[in-house]
Amino acid sequence: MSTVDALLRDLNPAQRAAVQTIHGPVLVLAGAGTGKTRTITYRITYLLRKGIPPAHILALTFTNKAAQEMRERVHALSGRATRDMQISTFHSFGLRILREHARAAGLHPHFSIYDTNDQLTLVKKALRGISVSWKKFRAEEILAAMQAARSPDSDQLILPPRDALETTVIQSVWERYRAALRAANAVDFEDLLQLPLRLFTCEPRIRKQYREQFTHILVDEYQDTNLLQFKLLYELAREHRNICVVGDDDQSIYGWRGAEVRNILDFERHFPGATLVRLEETYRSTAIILDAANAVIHRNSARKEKRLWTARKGGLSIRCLVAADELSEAELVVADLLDRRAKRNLPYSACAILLRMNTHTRPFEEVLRRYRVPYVVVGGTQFYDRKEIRDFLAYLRVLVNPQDDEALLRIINVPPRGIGETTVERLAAHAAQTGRPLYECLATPPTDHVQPAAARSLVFLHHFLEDFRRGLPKEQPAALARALWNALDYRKELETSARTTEEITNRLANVEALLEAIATYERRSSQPSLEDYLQFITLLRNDDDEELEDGKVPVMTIHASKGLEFSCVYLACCDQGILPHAKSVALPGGLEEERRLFYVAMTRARDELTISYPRTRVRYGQVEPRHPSEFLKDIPAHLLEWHHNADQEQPSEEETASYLARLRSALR
DNA sequence: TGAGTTGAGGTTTTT
DNA sequence: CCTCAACTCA
Repeated sequence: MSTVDALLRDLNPAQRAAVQTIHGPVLVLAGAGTGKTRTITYRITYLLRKGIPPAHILALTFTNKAAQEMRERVHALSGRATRDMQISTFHSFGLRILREHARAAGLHPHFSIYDTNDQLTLVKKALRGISVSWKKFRAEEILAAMQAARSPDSDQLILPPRDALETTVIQSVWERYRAALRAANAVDFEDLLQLPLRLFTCEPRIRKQYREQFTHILVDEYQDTNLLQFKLLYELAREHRNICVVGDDDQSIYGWRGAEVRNILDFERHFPGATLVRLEETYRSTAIILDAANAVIHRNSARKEKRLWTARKGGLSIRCLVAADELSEAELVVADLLDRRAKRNLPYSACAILLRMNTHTRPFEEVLRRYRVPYVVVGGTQFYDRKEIRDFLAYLRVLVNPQDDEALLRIINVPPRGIGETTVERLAAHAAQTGRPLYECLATPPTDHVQPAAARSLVFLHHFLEDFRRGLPKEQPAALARALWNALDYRKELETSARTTEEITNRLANVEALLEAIATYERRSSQPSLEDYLQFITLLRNDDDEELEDGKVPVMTIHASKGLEFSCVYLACCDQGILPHAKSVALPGGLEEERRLFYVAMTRARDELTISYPRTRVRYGQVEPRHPSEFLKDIPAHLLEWHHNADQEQPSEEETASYLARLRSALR
């Protein structure tokens, strides 16, 4: 038997069809737990066995974690090095194209990538620049509106009709925002997709190059792609049409940030003659959990019909724990979790607590700590958002791209070197007037406007940075970064500004970790450079390896749980108004997306699903009665066991005390 | 430059 | 009510 046959024997008939149909467009509708990743990795391996050169394969994912996992699994299955295959996120792929054609895209090759933080700073500055009573306009809202209104094909905003003043403000912030990015030789995350798309549509030679290179395209989590991502794919695939997209419209939960469910619903219209494969056999959940989830999701209208089934018969009933209030809900859940864990001898990491909002973690953390249960809140404060890390990365950014004004402004007086606000303002005004980047103005400060002492500091800073810039071409990134760190008096600055010694040690350790990360990067990369590292690190913001450790109960939002599975799932805070969230329900299509969210949460569970909600909730200082989520009504009654434990359980003394205190303050 | 005050807002988040 | 950010004053 050939190796190809051996490969196919591992798959069920639907998966096999998805793997073997390598010519023409394929839409794989992959329900929760149906072996989606397996199918993709087998398909890539199959392509390789059929003689498709690795360099012709493009596999796109949404997150770095997914890309990494896919790469590892392809390597393990095929035995081939994945180096030559483009298995990456959409954004990394866009970055790669931009780096290969920076000039054509109007960028200097050492461009910076501005993250959300940098974007917000730019918007705030723009808001100050236009003299509206900017108290009325929050930067976050303006940024969100700009993001939502970006046209995929041009630099223009397509603003929905709204208040005239708002329109003017957003429009003018947008123009300033674009100008600032251009001046800084920087791009934002959207640009990483949009500029390549523009290259494809405006430069036939570039389009041809990539069309010929990537003859076989795979896309994971297709339901999460936005319009821009679709257009990019379409440009690449419209001729050879060897594109296979895998996704599940029922798990589309990112509509609020631009994901287009229509992309998956309309795939067969975009690519006529597409082969449709439905993966409906689930290997994850018990029949009971699956039946309940199916019953819920079937109430949605705009969806591709599918019915998941499993060979796993029966299973434990779904339970709904009704608690007196939020704290007792956490107590019920944690107590139950410990009980189930002990009975079934599960690791802590097999029992997850899923929540609608990040703010809901608090009572759970409190109780978990009290019971001394090891836990991890997935998606908390991120390493790269720490001040000392951002500061140091800003130094590196200035070295690599001296036009990066945002980075320079961040570190111009950090550690303090006598460059005050006024000096910075005058320098910025001078730069704006002469149309030069800030960095250049450091060397020749406007002496008539800036105090001599401050001017000397500016010149000194310029010398200091230039020294390191000169080292850039010859020195290795890690050594250069280390030398820079040692030369900065940041360490001393930390020692004076930090409150506790613990904080100092912690922050120093963070920077050490960063320097170590650069060294690791340098060892792994074939052609290490700081510019490469910085671009790479901006797209890799979270410490995936730190999360989901063994031996810790994962606590996370439902959004964060997508793609994961746990033996035992606690879906908490299922009261009407939270799930579905009142704010979402008000949006068009909002209730259906909330239902999908509920569906995603349910289908994370392999063996046991426990739902809970509090009968009262303290909101904005008021004790409010709560009602069960409307989604619970859609779970067939015979699959759901209600536990009104709250009534029988004697609340602890401190519980009663805190409840009474809250009641009192609410009545005041 | 940092602690204290004021005021608004209170959903989900990767790249 | 609590949190976070922005502003104020010493």
